[in-house]
Formats: sequence, structure tokens, C-alpha cells
Amino acid sequence: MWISIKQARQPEAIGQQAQVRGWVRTRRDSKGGFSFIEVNDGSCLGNLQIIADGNLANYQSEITTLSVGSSVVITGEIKASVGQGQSTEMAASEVRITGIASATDYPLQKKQHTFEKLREWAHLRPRTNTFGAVARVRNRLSFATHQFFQNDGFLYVHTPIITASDCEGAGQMFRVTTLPIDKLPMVNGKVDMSQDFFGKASYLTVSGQLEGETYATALGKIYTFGPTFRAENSHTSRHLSEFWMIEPEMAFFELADNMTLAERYLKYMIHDVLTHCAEDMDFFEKRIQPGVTAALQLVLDTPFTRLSYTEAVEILTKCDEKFEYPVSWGIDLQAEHERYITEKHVRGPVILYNYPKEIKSFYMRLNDDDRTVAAMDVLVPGVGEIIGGSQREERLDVLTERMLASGLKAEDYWWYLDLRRFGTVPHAGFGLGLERMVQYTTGMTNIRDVIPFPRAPGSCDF
RNA sequence: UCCCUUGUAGCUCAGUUGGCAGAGCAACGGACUGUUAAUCCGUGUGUCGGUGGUUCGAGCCCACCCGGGGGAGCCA
Repeated sequence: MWISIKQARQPEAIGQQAQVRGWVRTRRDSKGGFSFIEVNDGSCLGNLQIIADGNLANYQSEITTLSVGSSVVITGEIKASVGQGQSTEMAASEVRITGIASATDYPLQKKQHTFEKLREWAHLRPRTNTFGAVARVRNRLSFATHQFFQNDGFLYVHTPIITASDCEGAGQMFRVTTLPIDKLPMVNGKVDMSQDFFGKASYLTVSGQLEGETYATALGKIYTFGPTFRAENSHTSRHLSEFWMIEPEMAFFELADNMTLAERYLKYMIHDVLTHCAEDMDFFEKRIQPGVTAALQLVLDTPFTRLSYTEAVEILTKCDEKFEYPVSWGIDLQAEHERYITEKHVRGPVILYNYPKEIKSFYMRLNDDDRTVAAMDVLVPGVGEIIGGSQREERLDVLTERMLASGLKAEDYWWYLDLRRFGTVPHAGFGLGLERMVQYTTGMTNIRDVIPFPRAPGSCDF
């Protein structure tokens, strides 16, 4: 019976005749004329130790040539392990080689490689401990996302990847076109976009929020979960050109409800990963970021600190920290300021809310003070902003006015304004960057190492 | 886009004042009665990121270009 290595490593498997299939991580030849082969199949972090006896028919001809990365199908009996380091092992009765990985050509060696080097081998890096563990945690976070929202009565809505709104205010967009780039149709010195595929300019989405609002204002509570694209020329360890975003949007929710949901959602994901990815989290704790599990556990046990922008500015102006950028009411908080708040002042997740209207988007609800909007950011140590959201402006006149002040044309958003024109309701939502959540839970410092095939300025390989 | 930093063997790196290109690991060959990144002995390894320049002579100095990393801005 073919079983996973995860199953084969359980003590309950002892005594069982079984077959495992996977890839060789290492082979050690013993003085006794037999070999230890460690096999991994991705089902868990740990390997299964195979004892390949010298009297197996293909021992000399094949087994002693088995190199790192080779694929094997192995049949035998699961036994309690004599040695330290594992509770079970398999005494092989047959070792069948599916494919050899030439030791002289296979890039991955039986040692640690730098993450920078592994990025050049993005097609092979999932075969390493770290990237296998990242993949499993990322999978679990995705699964937990669906579970959390589905259990809470949310509807999963698929918003478009291609959009024609060219000014959603969330950064530079990638253009989508079928026009011949070397022979553009010109009219009066300008490109005639009416000849393009959709009869107008189109782009890759930077957010599904506006479309999400249309469904929230019909179906109540919805969420989107899909790829998002930003053509920003940013070179940092926290930005990607293509990333995955989860955006819940809730009718009849106000800012406080939005914050409560964000906190429950983050805690749900953390609890789920700590529960179901214990072995992988143990690896991140030992090899990637000591203290990460205790920090996550603390998040579960502590209510999120909520600070208004005004309170945050007060804390920053009164503290002894020397900042490169001076703090005063009205400025957009710099990375150093956010880092101080979340890493030194609060030492955990913090929700900042009610930002000055001048530094936030047009769709965020204007507060009664006329100076701030009902925006919120969730900041976490190490990563910074992991969630950005707001209560949306539901009053037609206020929204229209704020659009004009932002230099946007109301007619471009006729359908968005219709939501306020017909049966408007208070509503709110937020966006969570999946990769930043993976970074936060694993302690991986570079965002390019928590997505299988990272896209960043000047980098679109594989 | 800006600032800093870096590019030398398959990998990680050293390379002095400009004077014959180095080490560890991996690989390969051998030894070894249960190993855990096994150990021990032996062997081989180069477009010094690219182009141009200075020089008797450049891995090293100069100019430009390309790639990697860190930070800023922008954001998730």
C-alpha cells in the first residue's frame, strides 16, 4: 500500500508493509555494507529513513549510486528506529529508481544554500526543507482563510483580473493590450485605444475592492481572494509586482466592526497554522526566526491594541526615539514610525485608525471632525502593514465631493456611485496581503521567498 | 526612482602595494559493522559579471553597462 511519508513517520505505522514514493534527500553508506537513504515526498518536513540492505539485488549497481534529488519508489516494512532522530524507519525489500538526478549536474547540494541562490533555482527550491515548509504554511493560510469566511457566512466572489478603471488610486497598473507594440494605431498623435481588444484601455487589477463593494451591497458579506498586480518600481523585501490579496467587504459594518473582524481573522489563521503546521513551525522557530512561535502565541492571547492616528502621533512626538523624519499631525507615518509603534511601543499587532483625510483614498468615510477618515491599518512587528482597510463613504454627496477633490471624474465611477444612489448602506472592508501574512507567520524576511515564483521589477523568470 | 553594498571554482568565500588564481564544502576514487549536514585518506575544478580604458603587466585602478542584497519612497 502506497502511504505518505507523513503517515510512515507515525509510530502507529510500525509493523506495516508499505510503499513510499519520493525524492532522495541524502544517502549514507554504512560500514556494515548497507545504506541509509532519507526520502522526502513533501507530505511533511521530515524524511523517512530507509534501510537498504546490501543483499538487495540492485544494491551495488543502483542503490549505492543514488544521489540527492533522485526519485524512488520503495517497498518494505515500517519498523521502530534503532537510531536517534526518528521514531520509525523502513526496512526496504525493494528500492526502485524512477529517475536519477546526476550528482555532478544537480544544483541542490546536501547542505544549506542561500535564499538568493535558491531564487535562481525557483523550479527546484520547493525540494528544500525551507521552501517545502513555506509552501505548506502558505497552503494552510489559504485554506484557513476560506474556512474562516465560509464559517462566518461570507460569500466568495470572483472579481475580475482585467479591469478598465485606470485610476483606482492604488498605484501604477500593468497595461493589458493586443495592439502591436511596434505599429500602434495613431490618431492625432495619440494611440487610438478604440482599436484595442476591449475598445478601450485595459489593465491588470490593483484591487478587487470596488467590484467587491457591488456584491457586498447586495449579498451582505463577501470576500475576494486572488492575484493582484502593481507596476510600482519598488525594490524592497515586502513588495511584489504580483501578489495574492484577500479582501472582505461587509454591508452594515462600521469601522469598529471592521477592526474586530480583522483581529478575529488574523487570530484564526495563526491558531490554525500553529495547530496544523506544528512541525513546520518548529522548523521556522529553530532555523529561520527563533521566538516566532512564542510571538504568534502571544498574539493569540492578547487583544490587539487600537490607537487612533492622533494618539499614535502623540506617542511618537513624546518618545525619546530619534527619527529621520520628524513627526507632526498630518504627515503620513513613515516606516520607522510604524516600526517604533508596533515593535517597541506595543510589541505586537496594533490597529491604527482615523487617519487625516488628505493622506488617504477618496472612498474612505469622512469622520464627523471633517479632518479624518475611517481608515485602519493593522501593523505587525517585522513586516509592517499587513492589512489596510476602511469604512467606505456611503453618502453620495460626500463621496462625489471627495472624488472631485482627488482629481477623479465622477462619470468614470458611475456604477460605483450608483451603489450610493440606490439603497446605500454603511459598509466596510479591508485587504490582507497573503505573502505578508506568510512572512509574518514563518519569519521569512524576504517576500520573494514566500511565493513560488516571485515577480518583481526586472525579474520575471520561470 | 534615490542611497548604501556586492559580483572570483558547482556552492560559500579569501585574494596584501597592480606581479604565476586560493581555501572550505560539494563532486569523483578509496577506507570504514547503525548512520543523522556521518567520518577518514586521496583527486580535479576558473569567460575573476560584461564592454572599453590606463599600464611592460589588471581579479585589484578608471568609465559605462548588467545582475544580486540591504534601506528609503509607494503600498498589501
